[in-house]
Amino acid sequence: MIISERPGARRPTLDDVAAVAGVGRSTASRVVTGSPRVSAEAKRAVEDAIAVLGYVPNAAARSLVTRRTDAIAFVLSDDELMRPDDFYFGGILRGVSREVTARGRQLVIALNDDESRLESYLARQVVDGVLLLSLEAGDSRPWDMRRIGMPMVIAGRPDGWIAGACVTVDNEGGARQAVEHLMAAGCRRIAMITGGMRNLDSRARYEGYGTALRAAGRLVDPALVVEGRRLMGHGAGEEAMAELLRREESADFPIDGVFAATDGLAFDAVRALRAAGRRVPEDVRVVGFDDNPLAATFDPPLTTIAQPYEEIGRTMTRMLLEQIDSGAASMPPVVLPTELRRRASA
Amino acid sequence: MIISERPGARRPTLDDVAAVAGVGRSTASRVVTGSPRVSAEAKRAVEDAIAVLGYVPNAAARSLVTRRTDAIAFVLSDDELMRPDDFYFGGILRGVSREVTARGRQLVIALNDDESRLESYLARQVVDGVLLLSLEAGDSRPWDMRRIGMPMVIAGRPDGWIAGACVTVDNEGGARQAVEHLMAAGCRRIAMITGGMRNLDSRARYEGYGTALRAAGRLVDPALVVEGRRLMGHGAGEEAMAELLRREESADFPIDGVFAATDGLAFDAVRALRAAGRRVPEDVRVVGFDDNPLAATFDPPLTTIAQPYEEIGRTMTRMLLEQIDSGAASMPPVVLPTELRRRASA
DNA sequence: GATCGGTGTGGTAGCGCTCCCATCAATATG
DNA sequence: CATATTGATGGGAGCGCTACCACACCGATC
Repeated sequence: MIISERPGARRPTLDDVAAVAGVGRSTASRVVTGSPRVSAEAKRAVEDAIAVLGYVPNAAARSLVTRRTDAIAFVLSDDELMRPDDFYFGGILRGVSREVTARGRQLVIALNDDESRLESYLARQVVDGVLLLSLEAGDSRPWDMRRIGMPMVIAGRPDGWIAGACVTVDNEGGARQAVEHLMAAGCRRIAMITGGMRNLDSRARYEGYGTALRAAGRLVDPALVVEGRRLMGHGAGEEAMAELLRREESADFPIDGVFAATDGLAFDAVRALRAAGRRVPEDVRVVGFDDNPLAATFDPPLTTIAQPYEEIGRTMTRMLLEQIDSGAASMPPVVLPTELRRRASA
Repeated sequence: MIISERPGARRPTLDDVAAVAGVGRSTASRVVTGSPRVSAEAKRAVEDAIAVLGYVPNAAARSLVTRRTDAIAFVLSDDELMRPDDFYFGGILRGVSREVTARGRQLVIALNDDESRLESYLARQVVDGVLLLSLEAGDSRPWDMRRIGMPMVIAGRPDGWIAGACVTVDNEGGARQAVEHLMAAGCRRIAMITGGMRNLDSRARYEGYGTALRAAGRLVDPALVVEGRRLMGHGAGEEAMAELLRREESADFPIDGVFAATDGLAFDAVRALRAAGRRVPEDVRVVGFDDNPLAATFDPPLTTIAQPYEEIGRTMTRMLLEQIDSGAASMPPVVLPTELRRRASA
């Protein structure tokens, strides 16, 4: 593609293309938009003219009349962006990006530092739809989107959400796998560090922990469950693990297995365990959840439940575009499978 | 292609606002654009109407006539996004986002997986300017941008770049600080793991390493310098460190200090050192560069040269907006200072 | 009192594009 | 041969907005 901009050279418009091609503006437009009702001859002439002039359609003008932008937004909070330990959205973003590109749309990443700004941004009609991530219970964004009639797909399922497009992974099943793996390795006292319980994925993972234990005829010991709250700031999982170790002192058995609701928490847990003189996996086995990009190179490499990140992104995008194109108001939710990734930590 | 909307729920236009406020469209427009030539009375009426109708200006229509979009793009390659170990752009992005928001513009993050697509995307005039990151020698993007007349600011300085807005940190000075710190701690044999030598920041850091040694009356021993190439794939720094240790066997003195060109490489180096039975910092002191978000929680916490990430982002944004507003073709480069962050690894 | 500049205002002309519609030639049908 | 049918085409309208211009009105100046 060669676009040469001479000073003072106005960017070519469709009229210029039509003039050079010797056809009317409408015909030129048909070629650009891929309408079938054009003669092969005219089509060639227009395509040549486009190449010669380096014509690129003006997005604003097009979107003004079509009332579409052919762009979708991926909403990301400042907070999510700055948590490299739980850098899980990278893979999703890659999947989204690939799918969006393959379909000739544009991807806009909206940093959502301030909620009201997000809404007014979207109201300007700069995108056709929105991809939302990782909701906490009480997050109003899905309802806001629905209110302003903005097509949307959510990764995760909002609390109390009846109908609407969302893509989740089998959080409960994955958690069950993790705990079963620990039990199979011989762990007798398996603790859990949960994510913030306002987060729905976290809740499901906690459920899976309980399900697995009960299925094995064990009970959930409340003393073995601590919430690793992000709000606790730096090293949330370290705090949680330290708390578990404190509680352990007054118990009969030492903790020999830990299931952490995210890899970030698992990393913290391993650090805290080390600081307390425990070896991983010899003394305590640790399993995380996410298989985020840091897990494989962590010391020790972290055994974890992998989410199909890229597939999540692709699926979300497909669903959103379908929704936009068809005008469908609701879609059945999609649940993607997780997979145990065995590494050294358990 | 019909997006379902409630019948009659047409989004209000400026004409609607003007009608409700009892003024002409021009006056309404002046209020929206913040023109001073409006009476206080008319202004109030229009603002009330806007609030009542929930009016939000249509971005496409505005940009069609103003030939501006009030949006800028932050170009990120797929590759950069997926390297959480060297997750350095997060802070820059935050700085950019803050500054953009403060100035009432929009930020678009363009995933640049395919170069030609980037160019045609930008040619559609969806943004007023571009922020470019971390260039390698031979990267054509700055020249492409200049050719199509797209205002741009670059983090780092392209090879052979004469004039043009760029923001760099004092890579050489920072590297010097790092090496001086190691020398002050008593290190006698200081190795360096460089970044890819096509990367200009990496080259400057290597220069600083040499400068510091020479200033102390030492020489650069080629056997102590290895390039930790990203292309080598996973654990580039581990490979490099292993190579250094192999070379060490045939030398008189053991390596007791390592300066890595990025924190990601430093992490790898520590892992390789541990794998070889060396303790950090007791046997070998390690200093990184970047102070990326992982450095503080690494085991051991990494001593490193901090870049003022957020400030880089803010500065880039300010320069870009000034360029856009003023139409200035060139601007003097800005160099921001680095800072030694002493932690446990050295 | 006539002229001047400054100020608030509304109307009009597009920005570049797609869509609808009228046109026209070429073919198929009665 | 007249008429209906098809397909390709160009012209015009208009998407929602801002820039420009013309105008009415004001007080100040000569």
